[in-house]
Amino acid sequence: MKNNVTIKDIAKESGVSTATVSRVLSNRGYASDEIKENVLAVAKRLNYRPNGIAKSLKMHKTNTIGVIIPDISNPYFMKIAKGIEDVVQEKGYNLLFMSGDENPKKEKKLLKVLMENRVDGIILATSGGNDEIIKNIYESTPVILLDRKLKNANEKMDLVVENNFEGAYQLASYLIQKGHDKIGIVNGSLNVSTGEERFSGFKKAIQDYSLSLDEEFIFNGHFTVEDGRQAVENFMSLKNKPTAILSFNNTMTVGIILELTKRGMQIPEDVFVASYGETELTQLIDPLGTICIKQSPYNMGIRVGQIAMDRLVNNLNGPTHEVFNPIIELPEAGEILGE
Amino acid sequence: MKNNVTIKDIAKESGVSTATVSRVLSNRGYASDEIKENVLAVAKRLNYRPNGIAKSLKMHKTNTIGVIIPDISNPYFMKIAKGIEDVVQEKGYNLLFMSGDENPKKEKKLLKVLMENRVDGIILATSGGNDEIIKNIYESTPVILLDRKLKNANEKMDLVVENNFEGAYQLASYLIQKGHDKIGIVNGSLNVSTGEERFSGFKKAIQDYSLSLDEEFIFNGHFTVEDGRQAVENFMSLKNKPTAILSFNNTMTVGIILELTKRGMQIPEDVFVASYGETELTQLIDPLGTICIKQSPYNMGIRVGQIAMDRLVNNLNGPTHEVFNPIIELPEAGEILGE
DNA sequence: TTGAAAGCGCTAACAT
DNA sequence: ATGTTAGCGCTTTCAA
Repeated sequence: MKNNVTIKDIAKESGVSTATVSRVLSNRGYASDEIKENVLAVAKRLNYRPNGIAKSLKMHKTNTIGVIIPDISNPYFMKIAKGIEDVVQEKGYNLLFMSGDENPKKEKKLLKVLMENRVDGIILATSGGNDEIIKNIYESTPVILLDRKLKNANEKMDLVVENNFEGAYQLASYLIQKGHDKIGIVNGSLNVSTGEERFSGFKKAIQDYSLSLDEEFIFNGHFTVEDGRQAVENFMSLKNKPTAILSFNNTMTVGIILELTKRGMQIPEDVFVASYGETELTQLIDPLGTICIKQSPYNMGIRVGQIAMDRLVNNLNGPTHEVFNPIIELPEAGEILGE
Repeated sequence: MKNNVTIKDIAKESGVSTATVSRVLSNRGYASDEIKENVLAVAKRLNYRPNGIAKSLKMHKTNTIGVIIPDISNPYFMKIAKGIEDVVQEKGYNLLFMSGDENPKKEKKLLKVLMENRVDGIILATSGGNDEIIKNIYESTPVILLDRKLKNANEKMDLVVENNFEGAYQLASYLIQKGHDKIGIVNGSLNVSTGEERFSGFKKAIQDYSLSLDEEFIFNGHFTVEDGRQAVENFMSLKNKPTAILSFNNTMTVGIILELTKRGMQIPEDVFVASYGETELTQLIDPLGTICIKQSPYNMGIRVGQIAMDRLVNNLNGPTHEVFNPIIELPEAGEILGE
């Protein structure tokens, strides 16, 4: 079944050595025009397909970049992925994609697989808990941290993240200034930097406005739609219900909005919704009913891809630390941003 | 920088041959317990990482499956991807993911890359136009067609698709029975089987109901959000506006709903919306205002993964042709389904 | 300008 | 139970 024409076959067929064939096919080194032409013709006739595996082994280079994303079905991450692919592909690199599933154990396994496959670099949006392994990998392979930092930052590692603290702070400030003092918080994983920093931004805001943290109004999820639903269920079962819900990622926001709607609740009459991260749903709701942080995943992906190319093809040294500022669009512009 | 400990190093360090090391590490063949233990210890101490490239070259097997998806940021396809990964990963296979971008030329390049990387199999949701190349590849490598058929079906190829014709027929019938005779159609790419079959299902329906096809009400897009927006723009500029819009994929539906809303139009008061494929938006709109075909991408992915494993590890021969029946949920159940 | 040959890291006959 | 060795398909040094 397998079609295994090798340069050896071409060499035999065209009466030259494998060295010459290799030179012709990879277009480097000398070869007379006559031989060139002939070798190319034979290769085509034999339907030759270069063996990238053999090449990789010889060259110690796979032209592959491993990408680990915590949730492969979250459009946010896939837009990042698209950005990465768009720049990297142009330079002849392929992406070996994997889903960490917000699961440190799985991520650990995936990192191992990537290393065994000798990827030239790794782009990682970590699910947490693998800091030591990652630092170890970094000793031998370029690693670009994406969206999420390590617990104890390794300053030498490349990093492309958002200013989560600031974004969350602004969202919270807006709600507070609008008079909300009972805000239901829907946290993502707190052991992941984005989750932790957003929560911190919120806490700083209530502190600055001299409000207190009410445990009843804190729901800890891990970035899933289902978490959003449960948070609503939770908040709505309280005698003392929040007047606003602040969600710390897009997928949880989807769950929140769908669950509120399912229960026949009006946004914002019954409850105001604020979200770190957009969803199509927020675009549909009356702009006075929600507020959200707009992210730029595609541009982040582009930047990550560029950094990868800096390390892998341009031999630039780095590290590059890129922080994207979240954009908050307010119903009444200008009123809040002064901070 | 690179850490290149090989079995040769381990062999030297532990005073045995590379063959023995290989036997111990891959856990096949004989080796005394004492040697086993020692080799393992040395491997760990030296921080040995197996070289999958060398192994692949030797074994003619990469344990990698290439996956080409037309739109990596469409949740529909990524849910399929998740399904595939979930079954395949368990058997030790990795996915080399690529985005065809609804672009036959790009797809052609990607197929070449996959072949050069000697993937063990290919899962392909084609963007069209590469039938000959695909059939050629199929001579040497298992190919599973996903979601989209080739123009001239190769009956021997594995296939996992939906019954697009039937789904579209039902959607159209519903609209017609509800009294709509001015239906704006938003087509996806007609050179892709899903796009073509859905349009055919619609045409059959209007034929069965003795309606005629009005060119004004046909918008031909290619499965993007922007197409949905433009279709609305288009239809709403007509003196004679459609009373219903029928969209033939989820992303275009998003564009349609967002654009209608942006224009302040009410669904369904001003226009009824029907969609092949769900979006979060349709879940939010009053169930009487929209109707849609529910798909089961995750399950399709699971099935595709299973078929891949049948070919790659279970040595089963196939072909398997799996057709998923779309589920249509009607506001008033039972009224229409009789066909 | 071309060819011979070594070697990338691994596995698997085959021999011992 | 263990070792020797050839070879997977390619690139590249070195010699001719």
